[in-house]
Amino acid sequence: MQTISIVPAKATEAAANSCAGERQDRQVKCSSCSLHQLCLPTGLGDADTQQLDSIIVRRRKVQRDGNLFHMGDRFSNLYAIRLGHFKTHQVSADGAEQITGFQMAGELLGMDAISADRHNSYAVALEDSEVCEIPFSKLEELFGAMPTLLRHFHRMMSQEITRDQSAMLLLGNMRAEQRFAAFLVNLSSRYKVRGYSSLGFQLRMSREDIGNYLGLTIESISRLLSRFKKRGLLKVSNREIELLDLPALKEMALGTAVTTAQ
Amino acid sequence: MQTISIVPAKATEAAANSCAGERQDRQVKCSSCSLHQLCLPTGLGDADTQQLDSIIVRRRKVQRDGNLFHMGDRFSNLYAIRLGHFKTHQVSADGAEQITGFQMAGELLGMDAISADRHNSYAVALEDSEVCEIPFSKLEELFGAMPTLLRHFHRMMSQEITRDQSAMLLLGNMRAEQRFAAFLVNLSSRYKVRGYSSLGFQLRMSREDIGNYLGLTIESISRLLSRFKKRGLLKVSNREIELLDLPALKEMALGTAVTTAQ
DNA sequence: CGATGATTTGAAGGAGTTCAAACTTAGTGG
DNA sequence: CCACTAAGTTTGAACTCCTTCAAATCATCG
Repeated sequence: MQTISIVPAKATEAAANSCAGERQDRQVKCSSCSLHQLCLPTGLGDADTQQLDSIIVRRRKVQRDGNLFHMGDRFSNLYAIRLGHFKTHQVSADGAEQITGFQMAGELLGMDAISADRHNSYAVALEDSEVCEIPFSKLEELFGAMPTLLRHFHRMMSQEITRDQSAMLLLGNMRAEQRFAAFLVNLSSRYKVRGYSSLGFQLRMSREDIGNYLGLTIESISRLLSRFKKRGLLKVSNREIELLDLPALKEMALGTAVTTAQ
Repeated sequence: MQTISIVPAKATEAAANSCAGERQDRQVKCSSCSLHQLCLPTGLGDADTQQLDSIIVRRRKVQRDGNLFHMGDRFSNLYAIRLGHFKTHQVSADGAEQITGFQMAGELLGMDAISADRHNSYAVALEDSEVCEIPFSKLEELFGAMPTLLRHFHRMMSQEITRDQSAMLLLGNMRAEQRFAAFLVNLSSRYKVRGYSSLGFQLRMSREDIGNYLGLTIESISRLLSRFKKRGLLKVSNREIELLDLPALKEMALGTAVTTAQ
């Protein structure tokens, strides 16, 4: 049932982009990257960072709606997001789709592929994006000599586990309002860490994607947005969102909010 | 809101057990353990296995309902289950509990603690159980010289990620029947891998635990059991379960089953 | 502008929950 | 050995939150 494609869907485009990518390669280094303190090189010294840099020979561009990898693809690289946003999703035997996460700059894609040597999910760009391709076997070679790198890699994998478990809590235990509030608060704090506004940002994903991720329908998401708007919790126009009462949303997400009917 | 307890709840008991554990230490080695091919030492040669063995100085017993670790506990050890079953669960700010998994022999507990240096979940024994305590810092020291060990450790972390993502698919997309079928099939295959019957086994967890894990109520689980029984899919008596039609359950879990009303 | 896809809103329906009570099991002590 | 209790499980009935279905509205782009 699962599509096995060794060659990326947009092979020609990818090839074209890889050229462009390699051109800018020399100047795009981990050491000069603004995500240094979020991404894989976190905590590394200059020498180590350079070594890591030396194995990342390709920066790939992925167009909006383009697939970075497919479920079933042979695993050989991890990808660090340099720019843009991605979603990862699984497809079950009967074709049902479940979005397992939305990823942004500095986050690592593909860690779920290590166990079976094949990707276990699809990664799709939500906008035109760029990733650093990290050949995993090369990375493994570095681990022996760079304990700091290894340690941070473990942290990132562990973080992925806790993220997924939080999503389980959300899907298993929360009501629709709480889920949506938690979703917004989560985005907010991730933008904050990256130096962007925690109150105003753009939703890179469709209502459908949000609904799928939260285990709700698109209509429910739309209704939730309207309801939150009416309560003065936020403003939305299209995909542009402004959180007017972040504290209230946080309380709601924690489930400690006093239920305000309306 | 989360309880930070440095000292385990049952400190005295744990101490008493550690003595008992250390007594049997010398004879309980990874090399002679039946879980060798499932657990951390998978793929290691004799010399490497011995080295790994040398850092595992404690085997801990955990009584039924006893906590192996608490959410908020300082992280220092991973635990490999030697014997018995565990559940891990999270507790949200408002006290809602979500079981994030049921673990059995050969599986690793505590990997979600690496990222924040504190455990992010509770691990509770579902029956009297035994674990091998793996000091993580010692394990890290081994990684440099034992690439095979490191590789398998990565596989185990990655496996945890895929497991959690499958749970997300289950919680986000499946109807109650499908969830429950998937749960049973999952248990069945895990027992099979361990050399036990894939058709008859004991549910180590309460109906309440099952419900919590699957995002359903205890009443729903009870009704599902009755319904499956009536359809001839299984037999239950108490916690003893026998799968009478595993193929049908598998189809149901995949969502490809022809819906049989009744 | 017109068409296509995405979003919003309304109304009806249903899957699973909640509440309540009966029943079963296992553990305790007389 | 049985009465008694407490905890766990099953079953029934009413309800509710969210879904489903349907239609209107809005946004985008050739």
